[in-house]
Amino acid sequence: MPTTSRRPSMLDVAARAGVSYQTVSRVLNEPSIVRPETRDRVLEAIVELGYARNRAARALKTTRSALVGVLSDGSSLFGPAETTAAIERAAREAGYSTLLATVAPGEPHAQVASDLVGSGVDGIIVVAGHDGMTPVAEAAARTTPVLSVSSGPLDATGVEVVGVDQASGARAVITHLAGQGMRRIVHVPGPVDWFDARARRRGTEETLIRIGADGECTDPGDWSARSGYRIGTKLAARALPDAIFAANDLMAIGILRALRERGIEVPRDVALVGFDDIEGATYTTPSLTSVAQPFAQLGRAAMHRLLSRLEDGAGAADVPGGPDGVDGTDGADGPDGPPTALAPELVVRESSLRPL
Amino acid sequence: MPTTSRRPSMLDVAARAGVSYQTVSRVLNEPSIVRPETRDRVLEAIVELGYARNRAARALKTTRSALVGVLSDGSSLFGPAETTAAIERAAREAGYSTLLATVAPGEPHAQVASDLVGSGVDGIIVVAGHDGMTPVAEAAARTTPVLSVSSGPLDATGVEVVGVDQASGARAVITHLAGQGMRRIVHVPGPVDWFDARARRRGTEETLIRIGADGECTDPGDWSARSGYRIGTKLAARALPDAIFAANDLMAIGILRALRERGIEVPRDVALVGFDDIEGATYTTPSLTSVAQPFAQLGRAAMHRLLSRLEDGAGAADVPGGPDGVDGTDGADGPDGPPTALAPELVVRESSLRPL
DNA sequence: GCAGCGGATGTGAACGTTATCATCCATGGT
DNA sequence: ACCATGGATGATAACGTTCACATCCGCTGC
Repeated sequence: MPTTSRRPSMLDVAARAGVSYQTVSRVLNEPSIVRPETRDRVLEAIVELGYARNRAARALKTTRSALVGVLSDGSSLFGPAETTAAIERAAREAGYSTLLATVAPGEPHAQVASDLVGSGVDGIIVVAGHDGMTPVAEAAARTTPVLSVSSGPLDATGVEVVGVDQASGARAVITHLAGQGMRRIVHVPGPVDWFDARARRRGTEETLIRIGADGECTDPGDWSARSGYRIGTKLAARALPDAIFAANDLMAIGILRALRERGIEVPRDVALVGFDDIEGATYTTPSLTSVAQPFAQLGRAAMHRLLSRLEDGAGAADVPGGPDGVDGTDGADGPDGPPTALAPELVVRESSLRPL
Repeated sequence: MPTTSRRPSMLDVAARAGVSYQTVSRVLNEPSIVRPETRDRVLEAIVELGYARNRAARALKTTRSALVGVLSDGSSLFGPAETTAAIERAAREAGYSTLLATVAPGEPHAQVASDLVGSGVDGIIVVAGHDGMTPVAEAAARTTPVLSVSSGPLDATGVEVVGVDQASGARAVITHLAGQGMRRIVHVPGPVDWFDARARRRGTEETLIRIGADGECTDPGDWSARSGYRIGTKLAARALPDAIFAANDLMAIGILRALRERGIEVPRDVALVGFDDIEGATYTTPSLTSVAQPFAQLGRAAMHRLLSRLEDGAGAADVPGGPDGVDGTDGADGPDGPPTALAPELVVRESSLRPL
């Protein structure tokens, strides 16, 4: 037994089953049109030989690689990681494999992206939504269907977007705080070049104005707990607001620490809210009010949107929005329709509850 | 101008440069043997046409896909996410692309893995090290080089392992605690079917015995903060030990919360140590002593080991260990040599410092 | 009983690349 | 002046699959 020979091909299977290689192909692609008897014989041969279709040959012939690229920044941020996992799962269920491409902070995005299209992926999902990605996504979109997971204005550039409605999450937070009579609210925004950060800030400011509360923003943080700590230290040195709304949980945790070090108690002296609802948020002291994002659902929705575009055979920059300006029904993965936006959910915990 | 024609092939480039397609191939594969003048002409044509090699055709002809698979559990745990990103980067630098395959908790691992080998990857790196992966990795290893990132006994099965020396991390923790005179130490282990969890537990128990301290283990947690909280609640109801060593930071955070709810102060009443050094650990109150793992380095090292095996052309289960039982010099990515183990680093913070 | 039909299967070509061999030309030694 | 040498390039075949078409069979229906 030639133990380490090459992998079996269709011909090997065909020979064993006593048919032609074409019949094997048919069993795999259109089982219905082959006689059950023959089909079983072929299937049997397939398992006996441990045959698996050669992806390369298939891709070469069909000009479709069954590969989708995920372009993500290398960060291990909770959201992107979760989303990526969901994308991969949805892709696999649809018969696609996921090619990963991370772009490190300093790295030239463009190079990574062009490597990706050069790999012959059928489509690309951009997971990290910040400005640096925009030109890259646009460029890629000229040759390959590109979809962005975020709340960005990428759509203005012909790149379709699936995202969580960040502004609505921010609105829920402010409404919740104001509902307890808090008026002076400080927002700690995320990096200015991130779409989600801008959307959260915008939602916050708009709501503050609408309800006539007294809002303000600090310097932007960089999503890290460290930056939250730094900003929290500054906040502690000034007159305290009623509430602090951090653009993500990690920064909120940093802020919490900084406040406590100065003897400021949450929520006794000031309310605190985060965003993302990371696992640890439930177990900080006090537990952290936050906004849960349906990352898994988001990944699935993004993948399904992309796939439906691939099925349509819509090649490259086939502007997706179309003329019908109806707003998307927030539903999970509607087969069709304009801007998909998922709804986040406010999770109220101790940190934002005014003590009796 | 037929705007959306197909992607240019070597023939198009060749035609434009006035050479044969073979010369184009040579320019790409062995630039040295083609006359500089011709080469420049070809390169020029390449950029003008925006030509990129067809990965499928290349893979078909060479029987090497330039793809490595990363088999990971779908969790967004900090370690795996970080490691995966590092693997991808190292892969890309070496001209490989990374195929992602996550396996959800309940999902049949075997199916996912066989999909992966079926995709024609040149090698596989298994990132989630728990028992469920063992048979899968073994099976995959029969056809494809497989490398495991973990501290598992997978090596006993012909699968090479690159990992962080978990036991040494545990040893550092116990030594640190004992160094402050703490004798009664409770370990909260991770899931029994995870290699890293077992290794941390083993390192803990061995060290406890060696130094003659009074150790004990609780029920195992499942890495989650919730499980830490549950176990912490039980611990708080009993006579308090001198220190608690949780198998990861998230569980430590859950424990911290449970203790505080019962009026138990860390480190005043009991010391607490975690593992992984996640970002939030610095900003809890008290800040959490932990063990930092060089995940990025780990990912790089793993990829480099795998690549060196691929270069050697060592097909499938080519038992890597070899006869020379010398212990690996912990160095980052030694080109050769037995079990690679990286050293973790103890990071002492407030939670484990005995108050004066 | 044979034309015509449709379901099942086989045959040839092509996808874009690389491996192998063949060809061409200029060079240098005798 | 000729053959050997070698560097540069071209031509041919093959990788494993799918698409389009050709073939074969047992039918129905006149």
